[in-house]
Amino acid sequence: MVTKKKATIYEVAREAGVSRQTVSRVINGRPDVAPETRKRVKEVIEKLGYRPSAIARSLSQRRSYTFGVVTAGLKYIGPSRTLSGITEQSEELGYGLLLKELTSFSANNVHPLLQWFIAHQVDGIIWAAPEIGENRSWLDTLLGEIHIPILFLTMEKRKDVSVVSIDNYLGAKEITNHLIGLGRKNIGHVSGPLDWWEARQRKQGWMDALSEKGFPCTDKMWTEGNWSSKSGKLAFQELYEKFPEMDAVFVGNDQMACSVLQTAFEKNIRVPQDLAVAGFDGIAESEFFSPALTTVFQNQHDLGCTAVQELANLVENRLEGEGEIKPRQILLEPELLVRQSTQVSI
Amino acid sequence: MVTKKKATIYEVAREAGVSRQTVSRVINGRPDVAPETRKRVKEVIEKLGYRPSAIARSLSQRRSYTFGVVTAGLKYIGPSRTLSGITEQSEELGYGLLLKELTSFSANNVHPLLQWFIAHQVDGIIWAAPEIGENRSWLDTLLGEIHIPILFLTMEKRKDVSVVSIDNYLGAKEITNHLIGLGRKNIGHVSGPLDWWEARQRKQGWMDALSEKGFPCTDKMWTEGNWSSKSGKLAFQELYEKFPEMDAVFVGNDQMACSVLQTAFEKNIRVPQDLAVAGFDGIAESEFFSPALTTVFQNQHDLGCTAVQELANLVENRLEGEGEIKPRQILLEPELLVRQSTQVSI
DNA sequence: TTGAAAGCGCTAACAA
DNA sequence: TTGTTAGCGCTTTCAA
Repeated sequence: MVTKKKATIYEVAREAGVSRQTVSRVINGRPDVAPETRKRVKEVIEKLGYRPSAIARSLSQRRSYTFGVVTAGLKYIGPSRTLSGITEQSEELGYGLLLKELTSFSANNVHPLLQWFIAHQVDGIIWAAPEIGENRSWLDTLLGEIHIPILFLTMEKRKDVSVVSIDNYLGAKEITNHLIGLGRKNIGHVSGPLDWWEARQRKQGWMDALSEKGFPCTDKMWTEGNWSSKSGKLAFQELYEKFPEMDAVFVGNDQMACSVLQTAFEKNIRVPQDLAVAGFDGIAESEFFSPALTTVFQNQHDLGCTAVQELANLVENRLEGEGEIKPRQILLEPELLVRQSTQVSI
Repeated sequence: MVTKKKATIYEVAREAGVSRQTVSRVINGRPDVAPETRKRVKEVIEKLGYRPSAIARSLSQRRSYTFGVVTAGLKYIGPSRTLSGITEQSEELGYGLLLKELTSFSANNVHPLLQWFIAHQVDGIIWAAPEIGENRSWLDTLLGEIHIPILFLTMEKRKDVSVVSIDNYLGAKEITNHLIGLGRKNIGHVSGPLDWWEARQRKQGWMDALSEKGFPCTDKMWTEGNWSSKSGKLAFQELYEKFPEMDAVFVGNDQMACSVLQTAFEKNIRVPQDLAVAGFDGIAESEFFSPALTTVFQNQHDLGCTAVQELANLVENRLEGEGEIKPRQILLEPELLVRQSTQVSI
């Protein structure tokens, strides 16, 4: 039924001839209510169109069934895929989400943000913004202040906090080994911006794979981009000039690999015959580049789900007073997708 | 300072030797507090590390300075770009965001979702999920129940609600005219899924542009995809078979255009010489496809910003008791980006 | 199984 | 300029 003014628990109680407490028991599904009382209360609730106020409940219960989420770079597809996993799993577990997006990747605005979440009684916080430069330095000073479970995504693990990441290092190593396995001898790399942890991990994976097989790995064999297609194009052109014998290239992400393919196309470099090209991320379009791109798929949706799951565990253990729970570090494995940009169809 | 238990307004009041009301005035920056009282209270706040509870304030003020956002398809880049605009502008205006993502595009779960927002006292709601099939039918029945400002993104305008959209129809018409202007005579179309409003708008723009210039427009000249690259590939192949004289194609979005380019590449169809290809959306990578894709850029970030701005207006007008405000319908213009896939470089 | 009383932490309205 | 009173709508605790 439509009502002009929202009914409160008080109206329901009066209308049903019971105390507010009893109504509270009914809406929370407590067992200690007589069947017919329950039925009557439910009818009144229906009749008045009553909905409990989550705000009032949060205040009185001192928890909000809500997580705070910090993200960054939503205009890129990666963070959004993660966020999508977070929304899905939170919904599943019955948590709401308060969202904040960092406009800058630096760390200076962290404190007010945490305060804001705390002021809103969030049950836990998911830090889904990337680790860049010094933007984790606040952890050392502020961590003691946060008396709320907090979980970090995609950063270097440390013992004192819970972290869920995708194994960038492993993925990079595997794809480099794939290129080596194809018989390529001169494997270059276009890295992401090296102040990003993920970019460093990928570069390190490439380097270690080469070293382990006894290949040299020198500075003329790589250049640095900033994840964007445009930067990838420039970085590739520079790399191609200083490393002309290159017969394969591992590009730090698919966006940059996209423009590498374009450049190869323009320069009449045949892919994969003259140059094998591999990316990282596994964005949906990569399969439909010209030619289809070999890449490392990181399941960011799954990352988001896992994060929420883990955070919910932290929250619930804490409520059950299990004392301080040991932070866990979880590493998810990426998946190699071999396509035409490295291997002519079988 | 670090405190074990969070201080409340009560502790601050006692410590500062004033009433809670005075503390309240200080934290809300009210003018009617003596300078030294204010100073003393502020010091105590600092000393105790006091932070006001947003929850308690929401309860007592009956508003939360929070918007509810309904999104869908975050794993695609479009919705995320919009969300990014929403987060940015909300932050700017001092509103927080409660986020919900629809897992299905259908309408059956709308009611609980609205209730959830209302239970959380949101000041307004932004409906940023696409209009598909009958998933706006709830509007007719539920709109009367919602006593909260609500704003819709990207849907057919209607007089009784506020809507902000990008003019898909105009964009499609412009790009088709661009193709006509190049002298192409047989312009096909790969549409998005036609239960989507946006897909219908784009198709209609294409049809009308053709008609207005006296070109025929028949069923053999178009096929339907579902936005994904994969579907675009299939739809294009089908189209190419039934409409072999096609010398230009307007593809419903960039993802599908991406695979159209791949297919052309594989079939040795020269783009743009044999076939001009145009997309829609203006995703970042489109400039780096092979060849660079002509497309219609829709500024979804801006769309999100505008939406928040407009919603904030609705909310504030309402609080100032301006009576019922007339819903507005805002249409943003997209931008044509001409690149190599339709026009050899100048 | 039910209810009364006392809060959760803050603010609106009024009074001084 | 400041304080008092009475809520906001719900839950916890304890008693019946």
